[in-house]
Amino acid sequence: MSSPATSQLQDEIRQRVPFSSIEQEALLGILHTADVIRRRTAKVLEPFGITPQQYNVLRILRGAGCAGLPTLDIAERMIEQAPGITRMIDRLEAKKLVSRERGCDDRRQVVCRISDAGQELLNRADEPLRVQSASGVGNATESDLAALVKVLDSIRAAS
Amino acid sequence: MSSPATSQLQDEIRQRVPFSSIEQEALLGILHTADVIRRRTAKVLEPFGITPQQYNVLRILRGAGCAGLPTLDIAERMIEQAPGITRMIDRLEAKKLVSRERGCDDRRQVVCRISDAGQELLNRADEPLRVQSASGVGNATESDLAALVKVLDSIRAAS
DNA sequence: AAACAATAGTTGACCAGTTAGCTGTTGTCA
DNA sequence: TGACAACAGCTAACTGGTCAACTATTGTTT
Repeated sequence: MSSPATSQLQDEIRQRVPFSSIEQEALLGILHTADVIRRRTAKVLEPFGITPQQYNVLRILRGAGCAGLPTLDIAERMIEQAPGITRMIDRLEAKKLVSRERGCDDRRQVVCRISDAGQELLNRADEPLRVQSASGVGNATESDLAALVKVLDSIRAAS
Repeated sequence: MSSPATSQLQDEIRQRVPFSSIEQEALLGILHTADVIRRRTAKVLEPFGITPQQYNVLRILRGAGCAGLPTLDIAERMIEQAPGITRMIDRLEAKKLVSRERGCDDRRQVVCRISDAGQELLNRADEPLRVQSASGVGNATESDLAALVKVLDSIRAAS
């Protein structure tokens, strides 16, 4: 227990509106909400033994089909940098969910492909994720969400 | 080299992975936008030699004043777990921006305080951050942002 | 052909989030 | 008083994002 003086001060801080503007409130709200969404998604995927980022990679590779996709093409489709992709695919390969092989036409490339096990895992995970995202928007209406998406686009397009 | 404009990235994702619902589009939009905001904030803080999370800790400690704050109380005010806080304060202490001492009334606690150097750094960083967040919401109006905040609250409150 | 730049990917090092498990301290209760 | 649960904080180990530097291959230029 802290001294009474500091606990009162702490309560003031806890209750004090930490936003100096509606802009800051909106931006911090986005960060906070993104954390909540990430945690929920991780929880849904946990029984499958993969993380949200690993799920994203698998989904991208499923979209690429049996032709596979070079490593950096995967990074392009995510918000991520190349080094992170390399190591994420290291882990997916260790779990036998993807395979890699040096490209034959351009020997600099490393073509990644989803494995049968990866396909199957993905198919099992799709439905729980869809259900979760459907219930995860609270009581927001469709037009609420459409407006949300529009404002988010505007924020991403800003300087 | 393709331009890294965020709206293009969104377009790309939209093409490869069609959204199965407006709900998923909204949730993914929040995640993408949060990443963009995080990156922008990191860039503003980079000249000051601290990360956004470290800035958050310093701001919390500034709010606590000279009384300081126990380690876990800081974690409570962030979205974070205790171990992360411990190491973050390790780094802030190494930079001489905060100080720590074992509590004298409850010897389990470790009270953290912002240093003068930390105060000064914070004061210098406040204005650039405020400017950035003001310009970082694009052309969204105040009522747009108010609606955004409301929908975000609803999403966080959802299951 | 030799030199050069560009490209694809990897590695190392750092910061950060998460979980599990640990030490030391405090309060409680038999 | 001694046993014990609860608490504050820490370490270890894993996943992950970021930057810088590196190797190997390819294309270009002279």
